[in-house]
Amino acid sequence: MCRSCRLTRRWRHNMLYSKLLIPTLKEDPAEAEVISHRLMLRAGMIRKVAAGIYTYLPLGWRTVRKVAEIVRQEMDKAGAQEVMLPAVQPSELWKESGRWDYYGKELLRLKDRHDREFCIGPTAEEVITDLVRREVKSYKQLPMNLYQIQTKFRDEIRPRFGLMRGREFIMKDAYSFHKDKESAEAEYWNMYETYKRIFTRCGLNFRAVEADTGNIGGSFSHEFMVLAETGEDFIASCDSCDYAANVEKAECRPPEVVDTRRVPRDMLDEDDGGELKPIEKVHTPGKKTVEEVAEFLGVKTSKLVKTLIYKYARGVNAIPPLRETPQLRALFPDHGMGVAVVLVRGDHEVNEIKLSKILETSEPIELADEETVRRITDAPTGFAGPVGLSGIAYADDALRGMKNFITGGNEADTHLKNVNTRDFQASYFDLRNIVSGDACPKCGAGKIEIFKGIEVGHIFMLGTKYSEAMKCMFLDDDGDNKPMIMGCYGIGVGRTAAAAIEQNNDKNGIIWPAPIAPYEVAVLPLNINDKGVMDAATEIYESLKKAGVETVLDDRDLRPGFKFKDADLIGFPVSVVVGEKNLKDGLVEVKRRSTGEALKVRVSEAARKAGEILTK
RNA sequence: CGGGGCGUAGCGCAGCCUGGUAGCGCACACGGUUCGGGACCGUGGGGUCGAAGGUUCAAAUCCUUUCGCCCCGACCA
Repeated sequence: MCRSCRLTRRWRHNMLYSKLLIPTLKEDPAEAEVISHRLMLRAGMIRKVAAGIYTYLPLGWRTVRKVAEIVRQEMDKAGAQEVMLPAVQPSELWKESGRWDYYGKELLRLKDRHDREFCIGPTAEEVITDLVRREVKSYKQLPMNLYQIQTKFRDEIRPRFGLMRGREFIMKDAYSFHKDKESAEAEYWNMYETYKRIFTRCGLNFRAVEADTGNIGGSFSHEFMVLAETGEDFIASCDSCDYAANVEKAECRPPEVVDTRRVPRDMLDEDDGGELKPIEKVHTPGKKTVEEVAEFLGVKTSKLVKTLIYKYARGVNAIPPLRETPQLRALFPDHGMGVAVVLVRGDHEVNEIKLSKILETSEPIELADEETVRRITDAPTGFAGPVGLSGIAYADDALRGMKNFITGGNEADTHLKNVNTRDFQASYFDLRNIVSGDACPKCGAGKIEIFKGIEVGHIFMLGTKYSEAMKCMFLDDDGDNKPMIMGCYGIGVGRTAAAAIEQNNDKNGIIWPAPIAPYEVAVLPLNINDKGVMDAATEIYESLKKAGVETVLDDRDLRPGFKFKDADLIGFPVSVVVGEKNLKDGLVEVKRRSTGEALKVRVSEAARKAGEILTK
């Protein structure tokens, strides 16, 4: 409870609105697009210094500190120890882990006066691993979980959305070290539960979802997603079991391949009748997209199969995707590039993360340019199809359940009807994004729903990736020297504050969950020149302060409307309105920001009532 | 990096096409009237027109270069 934490007492001195730096804006700043960014600027919480780099003003910083304090308390309670690692880190450590070369431009590099290379830490696996390998030698010292709350820097290609995606940002990062897998897994789930407590305490509506491990490496991971319309991530969630995963990661359940002879005719697609029909060429002048073709032929997009040509840097162990025809050799003489023909149902999307894993490439894959498509298919883009192409295509599992579908004809203005899997060579994989309505990959019975979310936390089981690369070893009880097993656990502190706003706002401004509101209560004397009003307001303000409630007294000589607008914009969970009219009857209003509901209570009751609303 | 757009007072914008006194609203200061949902009247202060170069008698305006920022995409613990 923040009302009782030590910080509160220190913050008590200056809570007169007229003395606080809260530069609210009446108009929307031109630079801000998303709600949290706009409201944080308007409420005077943050100001931009450069692209993706912000100053936190008093209100913004108080909220950040509150989130950080909740994180700190829960991490400590979970047995982790707080440390502070350097923001500027030497290149040697990054070279040791291999990430100096791998991390790319996102790593902000700099040189000191002696021309030595450094980076500004985007994360701290290297530094922490270096610390632990020096100081921890024995299994008796393990497990150990160390964390810090620090400013990080990632030179994002395109910073945007204010604190949601800055380049400089505040992150809590924790790293755990273990003697064996069991211990590491136990800590992983310990953190999983800790994160649930943290985001619950922040008053957020969130889901923990299975996630891709990204380039940090490791074996399994969960993301903590705040549910919000403006989220950049898509979450697949089962409506009957507890399965939830990032769409990037969610596996699709392969279709049941039905034996059409045993299925009643009316269960089958109207025009396939269970029979595999012969291929038929159709003229489709200028119809390139799935939607155009489907409309032109009067069928659903799910009757089509999209043929996508991808270019990628081939991994050393990868199987050649296409037979090495002379044509291909001519196209890619360096052998470093591969081309993959990918087939998915017309209404599905290729999941490029799944695809790159299958292709065993770490470089980004991309759709081939028009020229390459033309050379592979002998046709302009929009008319590619698998039939007649040399080599083996990568086909999505969903195709195995399809019959008599439509594909491109590898010829301008031509498509093929009644294509079947017998008509081309393909290997089948799960390589599409899961969609709403799909069967749940876990329980099979439920249906998948898709939600949007904001990633505020991510936990990883790292394994020995860093400990092996950096020789972070310990002596086990069997006398063997072994690499430690690691886990790492991040929380975007600023992003959590922004996500809270995305989830809790209305047309008037922010509606803070009380635990992370910059202040808990605003006392609004509507006319500071009326002695009765001011005395009552001061009395309420003093008793709230005495009770440890973080309260602002709006002592500005402004019209009531102004004070109401500011209070709503800033989002104080509770305001106490002291006006002449009600005061004649000895009453003031206690208003809850979230619902707008206002209770008239006696002056002497106001502080208690406000506190009561806060704890509810 | 590809595509689109914007830099004019603290904020939001007009002026630019068609070159000639730099303007509006909000904010700020002062005076007055107001005072329960961003009041009104009056007065006032504040601008290297992002920067550099060029064209011109004359450039916010036309040309070139450059920097910054925003949006879409690619990318992302």
